[in-house]
Amino acid sequence: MSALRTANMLGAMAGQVHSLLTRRLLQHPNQTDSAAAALNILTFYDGCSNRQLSQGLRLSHTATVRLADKLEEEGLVESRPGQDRRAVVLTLTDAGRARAREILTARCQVLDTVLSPLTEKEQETLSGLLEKLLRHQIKAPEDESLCRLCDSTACPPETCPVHQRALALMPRPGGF
Amino acid sequence: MSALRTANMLGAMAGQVHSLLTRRLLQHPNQTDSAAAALNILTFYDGCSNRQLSQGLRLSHTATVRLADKLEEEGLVESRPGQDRRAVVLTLTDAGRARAREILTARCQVLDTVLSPLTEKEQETLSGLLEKLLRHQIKAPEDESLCRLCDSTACPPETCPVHQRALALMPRPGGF
DNA sequence: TTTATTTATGTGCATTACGCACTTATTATA
DNA sequence: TATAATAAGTGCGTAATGCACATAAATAAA
Repeated sequence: MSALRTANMLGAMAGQVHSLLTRRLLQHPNQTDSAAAALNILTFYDGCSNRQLSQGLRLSHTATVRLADKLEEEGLVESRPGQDRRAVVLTLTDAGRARAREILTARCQVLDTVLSPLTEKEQETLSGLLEKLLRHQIKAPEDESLCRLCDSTACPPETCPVHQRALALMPRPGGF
Repeated sequence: MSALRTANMLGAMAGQVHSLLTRRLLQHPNQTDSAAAALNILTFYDGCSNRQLSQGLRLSHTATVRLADKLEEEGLVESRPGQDRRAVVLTLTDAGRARAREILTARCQVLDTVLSPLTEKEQETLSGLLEKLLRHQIKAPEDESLCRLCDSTACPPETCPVHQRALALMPRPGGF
């Protein structure tokens, strides 16, 4: 079997999944990938600064500032000055937390539907292959931002191949 | 094993692959997904109209017009009036064909690198799973546009699960 | 043949996400 | 205290996109 054929199918599948997820997100206005990721990151990294958020999002500082502004206008995020008065402390409002939950649920639902043609056995096989592929995508701790849209309830850090590999690459604990 | 965990990993992998591919494309300026897809579509659907292209791209008519203009400015596409003088006939220039080839090669290279951690056996297994998943994504002939960035040399239509399924859904042959 | 309808293109206008270069405020360091 | 580094935020420009509309050509109907 041609490896290039498999490669092409992987690309096609990735594109299709990405497209399905984006379309689902956009059912609500202003729900971009970045906005969803920002809410999700704040879920488990509450009180972080603008710059930290920008690193997690893999987005420029500028774009992150604008994004945070917009999320604040929508009442999903609150921005307060921290003890370091240069930095800003970003926290989720209750509405923000609820919105994050909705987004994750919708995302999981879409992905689950995509997987549904596979038998349970096949899903397990795929799971193993994905673990291996994901693990090899992590070359540095900050690559963990690849999980920025994942539901850490459904895929807990203790077993997440990405998180575990990122941990292994960290000289000392802490940091995103 | 939790199905939701597999779902999350699928989403993460899709995002990562999409991100790698986009970043690779953007090494040249103005090389967006849509532009790449347009060149690729014209490779095997040469002389098509603006509207046909827009359907293949899953892009609005407006955006397609602007995109075609830009590709023409870059000397990659030529736009001539056809026998139906409402419609436009879009053809690739030699430079356009060469550019399309470059893009496909780069894409395949990225995807192949992603797959490289897997053994040959594992790649075959993944191939089978992808075939099944892709087949189930096709509910109507026009869904074949999911392949708009695929290299039909590496994944020939005769064995492409997407194309075959799309064919099976077509009442009669012809059309994209 | 003339008129109405459909189909295709193209334009004006607006929106959205984004990044670069820069300024300002605060903290850390020499 | 003077200088560096760090964080936030602003002005400006760019690029992709869509909506509403105008125009031209082909087709169907009267």
